[in-house]
Amino acid sequence: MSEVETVRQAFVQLWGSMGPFWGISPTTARVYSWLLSRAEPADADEIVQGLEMSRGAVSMACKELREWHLIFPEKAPGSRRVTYRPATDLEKVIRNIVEIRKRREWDPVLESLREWIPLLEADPSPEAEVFRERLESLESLVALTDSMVNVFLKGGLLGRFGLKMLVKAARDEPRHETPDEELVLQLEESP
Amino acid sequence: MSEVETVRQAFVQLWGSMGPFWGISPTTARVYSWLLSRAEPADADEIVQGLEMSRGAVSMACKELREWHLIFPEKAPGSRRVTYRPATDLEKVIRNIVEIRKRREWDPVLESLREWIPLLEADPSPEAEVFRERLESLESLVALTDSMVNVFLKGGLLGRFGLKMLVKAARDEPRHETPDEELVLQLEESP
DNA sequence: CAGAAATTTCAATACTTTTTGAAATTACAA
DNA sequence: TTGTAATTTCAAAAAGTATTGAAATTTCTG
Repeated sequence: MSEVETVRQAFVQLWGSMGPFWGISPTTARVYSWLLSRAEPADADEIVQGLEMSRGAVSMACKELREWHLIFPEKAPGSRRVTYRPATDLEKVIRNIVEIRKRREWDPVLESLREWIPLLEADPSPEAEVFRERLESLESLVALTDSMVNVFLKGGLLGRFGLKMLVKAARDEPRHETPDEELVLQLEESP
Repeated sequence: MSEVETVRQAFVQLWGSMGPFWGISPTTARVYSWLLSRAEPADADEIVQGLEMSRGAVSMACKELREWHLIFPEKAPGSRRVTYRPATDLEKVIRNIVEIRKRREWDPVLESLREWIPLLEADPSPEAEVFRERLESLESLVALTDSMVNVFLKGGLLGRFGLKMLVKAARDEPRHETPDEELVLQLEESP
């Protein structure tokens, strides 16, 4: 077997097993990584052959990948065949996944925590007090993480400016000690 | 039902469903969040009662939680009963989870990518070249993320200094333009 | 050390998720 | 519009995970 084929197999296997980490099924992740490993876009039949999976599974996987904007369908004119080209701007891909998952999974968590805390404040038992304190520290932590993710999503950290944006935001900061909350806010609101 | 009980149920339910996100089974996550919601440590029987699950499941969940250092067993002297106290320093808890998962799941990815790239360099086909280029950009991306996670793990971002550490690292930077790689290195190596 | 309380283990079972493949639908060249 | 290639859907089957509970083991009091 050629080197490419050997590496392709290992790569597809590895990213397939990491799919669940990204909230993507192993099969879907395998289809994407297989497409990434090919120089040219491929149609569904080629994927069926290359990965030895059923027509239906490929269709499902491609549907999901289209929704995540991880692949783009292309129609060759004069034919009904659709080929798929994988997104290769991996930074954008990751930012996309993070954004969607944050909205779907984390935003509701923050909402819930903020609803629950006042409910517990209304309960005078010591049990409720301890619980409320813990929810409060959880809330701060999630909120801080949320801010950092927002910075990342607005094109920071890994974005157009790489780490430089963060460096600049920090440099522009006045020298006096700044409470974390303010800083986070400022980072979120910088251009 | 009391407010505490209402919120407890919702909380346990929510964190149970988020368990998989953290690489923890829903049951295990439910046990931890249930313990977090109680002012006092609880023994296995109380957990069985509170969460309506089997003795065995509770034992498994507690074992896993002990391994993650998310709960600490305590022995009341003069009795063989073990009670579990949940870790409440949630920052430490999260850093712990991130560290273990990074080591287990991401470090091998970086290793694999670095093994594969030279193999593809040896293959002269254009197919191999495109594939290698993509693996290379993937490698840079994973490496950069890895550096940022390392900063976080060394007590940065959410650590003792909050965001201030990062701000300081950035301020101490000379004014000339710095390539990202250098900056990352410097961040990783600061005290 | 004996006995019993407590915990852990693990094979069997229940449940959930993924995958298949054939039928239904869609898209389009002729 | 028609015929057909291509895709999608979805009920059923397979695979994979989680849960149970009774037996085995551990732990430690008396």
